[in-house]
Amino acid sequence: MSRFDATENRINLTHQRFPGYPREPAMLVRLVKAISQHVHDTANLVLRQYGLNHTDYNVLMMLYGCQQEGMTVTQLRDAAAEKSANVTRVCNILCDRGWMARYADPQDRRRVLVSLTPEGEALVEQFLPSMSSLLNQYGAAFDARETVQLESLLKRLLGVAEQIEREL
Amino acid sequence: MSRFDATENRINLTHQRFPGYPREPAMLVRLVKAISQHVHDTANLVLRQYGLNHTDYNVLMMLYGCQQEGMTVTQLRDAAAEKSANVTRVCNILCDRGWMARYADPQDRRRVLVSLTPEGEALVEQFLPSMSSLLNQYGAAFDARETVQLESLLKRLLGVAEQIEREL
DNA sequence: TTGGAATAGTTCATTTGTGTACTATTTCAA
DNA sequence: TTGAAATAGTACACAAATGAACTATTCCAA
Repeated sequence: MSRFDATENRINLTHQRFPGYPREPAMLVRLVKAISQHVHDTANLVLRQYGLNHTDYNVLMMLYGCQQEGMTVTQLRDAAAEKSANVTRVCNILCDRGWMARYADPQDRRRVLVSLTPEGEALVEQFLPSMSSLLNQYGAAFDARETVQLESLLKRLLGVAEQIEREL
Repeated sequence: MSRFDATENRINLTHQRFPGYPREPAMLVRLVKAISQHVHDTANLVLRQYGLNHTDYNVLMMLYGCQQEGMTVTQLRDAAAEKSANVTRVCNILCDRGWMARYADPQDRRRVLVSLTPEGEALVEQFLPSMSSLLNQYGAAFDARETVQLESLLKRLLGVAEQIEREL
């Protein structure tokens, strides 16, 4: 019996009081927020020993995942699901600490390319074992078929969420 | 082609560079975070016209969903997926504005019970139509069977996430 | 009983995140 | 060409969220 059962009851009651309030999407959205928060908190706890938080981690991992070529700040913003202003702030910190570098994009001088320094890569490879084992614990909850299903349903939900926001 | 495809590529590449890094759970966690962020931003945009943000909304809705009996701050913290300190802050604001009230729990004097005022209920019923229609747009992405599936998989993931955090 | 451990909630300093305005650059239609 | 609109990124003031310390209360084993 998860703590979430109480939330489910409250959603059901709200639907009774106000029938236009749709139970199922309300559940989905609450579940996603709760999961996201727990993952965030847990990652923060694990990453603290490296002097990092979950946002730093998200940024560093996306940079690690694009190897030498680097990426733009806007790509980084989308990849890390942060606002531009926050990406700037986080990049300032990570650059100050010598883990990443900024350089102008010769193709388009409005753009700023960012990438990991060798020290940044070393840092990532230092925390990757603990973070991988953490991720594996989440993965262990599902068999292969369920994983595929969940991933595909979440991709659909993300697509819709992006579209709703765009059209607003 | 969602913006997320680039992220998927980076995760795949990271898995190649560092095979211990598990692709699937990394995808799930990134998807959840991205959805959560889009929902948050969209809700903030809609709620702004009522002088509210998404966190305020989450708190108000949980109070609306427990009718007169009220709930404790800790229950509210779990229901809204926030930290205690943040719940205190948000409750201060909502109390100041006359939408909710605090009172001591006679059963256990450490506890503080919170509930909506009549003005708070009126406010909720004012924004519920727009928020319900927003929720319905998310729900429209899935048929009944998919909704049940997704909800059940997310509940499982939440259970695991809660457990991992507890055991850390 | 009683006193140490656990729980509930708040306070406060600090960190994290956001909206908005701004500069620089590029795009593109007239 | 050119100049208005769009795009990329940053600066900054402000808002939201957090960790840690603290008070008050309750629990519970000795």
